[in-house]
Amino acid sequence: MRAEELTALRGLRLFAGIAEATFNDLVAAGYLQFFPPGVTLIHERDPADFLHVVVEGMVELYASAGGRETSMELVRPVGVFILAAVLSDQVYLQSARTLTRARVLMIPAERVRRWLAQDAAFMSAITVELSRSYRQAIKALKNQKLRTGAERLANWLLVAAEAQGADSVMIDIEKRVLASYLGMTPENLSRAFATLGPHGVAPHGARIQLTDRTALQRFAGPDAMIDGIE
Amino acid sequence: MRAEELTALRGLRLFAGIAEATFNDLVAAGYLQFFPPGVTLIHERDPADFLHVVVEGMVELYASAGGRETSMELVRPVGVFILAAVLSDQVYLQSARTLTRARVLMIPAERVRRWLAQDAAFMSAITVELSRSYRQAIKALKNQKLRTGAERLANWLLVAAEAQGADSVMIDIEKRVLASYLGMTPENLSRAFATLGPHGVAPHGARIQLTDRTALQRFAGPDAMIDGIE
DNA sequence: TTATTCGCTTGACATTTATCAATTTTACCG
DNA sequence: CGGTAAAATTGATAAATGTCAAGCGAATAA
Repeated sequence: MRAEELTALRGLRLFAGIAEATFNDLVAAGYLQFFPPGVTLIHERDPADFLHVVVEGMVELYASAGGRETSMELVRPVGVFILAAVLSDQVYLQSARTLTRARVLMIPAERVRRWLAQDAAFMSAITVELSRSYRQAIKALKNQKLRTGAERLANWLLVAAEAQGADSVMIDIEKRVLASYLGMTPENLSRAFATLGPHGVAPHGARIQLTDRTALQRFAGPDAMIDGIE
Repeated sequence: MRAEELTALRGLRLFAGIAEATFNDLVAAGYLQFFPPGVTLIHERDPADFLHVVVEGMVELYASAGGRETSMELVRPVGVFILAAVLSDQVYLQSARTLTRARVLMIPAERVRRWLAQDAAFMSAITVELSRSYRQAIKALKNQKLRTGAERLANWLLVAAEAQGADSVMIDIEKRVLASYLGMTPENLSRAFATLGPHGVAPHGARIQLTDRTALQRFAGPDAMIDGIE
């Protein structure tokens, strides 16, 4: 692993303040692998064998039931996923697949649980990370139950514009993935963009121009208790 | 506090295996209070001052945004709520109100965080509880994104029937609360019951007769990765 | 280059869900 | 007990969302 990647890994909230020895052993025990796009890394219902860390590329968490499927979370570097299943030695509630070519560090679950018991700072960091994940999930549930599709899109655009610091938003995932993440069909995503037209949203392919941020905010009704990132 | 209540409290996952001294101090520092029905215990957006434990009665967690409101979770004895906000010293993402006359133990957040750093077993128990909460939230999100209203009701009935161990389900909350919890309007809950009629569901007020469990399961498509309780 | 594939969009239509209004039922209070 | 208020149901209608089919356009391979 390259030095700057190690630094990035070290910067993970999950590893904040833990002993150097703990960190080194966890990373050494891990398997760092490249995967092509479209590879399923974990399957819902399987026992949690590894803690996964996305070092490069993008990974989609998704879930299925009754023949339907929905995108649950998009994980970018450096991000951890399925921490809860690893900690409690349970099965995965979600599946994961690469959206792009991606590099993923897989740390044996058993090793994580062992260090957990030995390094109080690691345990503490995990609590913080778990707490953050829980609150993200609650926000996602509120987003889904309290807003219409067009509203979810509008707020997603506002957050993305903030992150990209520009008057336009570049969508770096397929729109059908975005649609699934936002809890709608691709067809309805197209129509949601049309709905946002009068509120200062002009799509040009993957680049979305936001011509009137104020109008969009008025329509979206952004709420830190839903859209805020912790 | 009565002896059997102390025993019940001690049986909480959250207090499993922690030192007697820790437990005693936490309970001693807590305020045990009765509340009439309909009292708001905590407000979304307020800083997390207390960890709440429902000792008796029922408490509803709910959330609001853009003038809409939805029920997020129904907490029965002995249950903890808003653990994540307390741990990370953040604001509440959800509000809470009593549905019935209820007895609630409120432990100062600062005290919880202090013991957390001193009692490894307590930290460990909290991780388990947080992990459980996270997985419940993920399940709720899947439930909402992958199922129709009638399907959510059908699965809720199956879980309730299992818990009550009978061929009928007694609904011990107002139906409008149930509707909100299931992510629909009261009107649509009534219609969902009508939809389930041909699948062996016969409502008589608050008591719902399940005349054909097999047919209901066929319609509901129950899934341990959504409906399972951990 | 041309052909082909795949993602995206659009239109028509069906289903699901919400809203508004009216009525019935239930619970509660004097 | 009646009377009142709140909850639950039902009907009519509108809005939101999903499904199916067709067509467009950009990316890719022959």
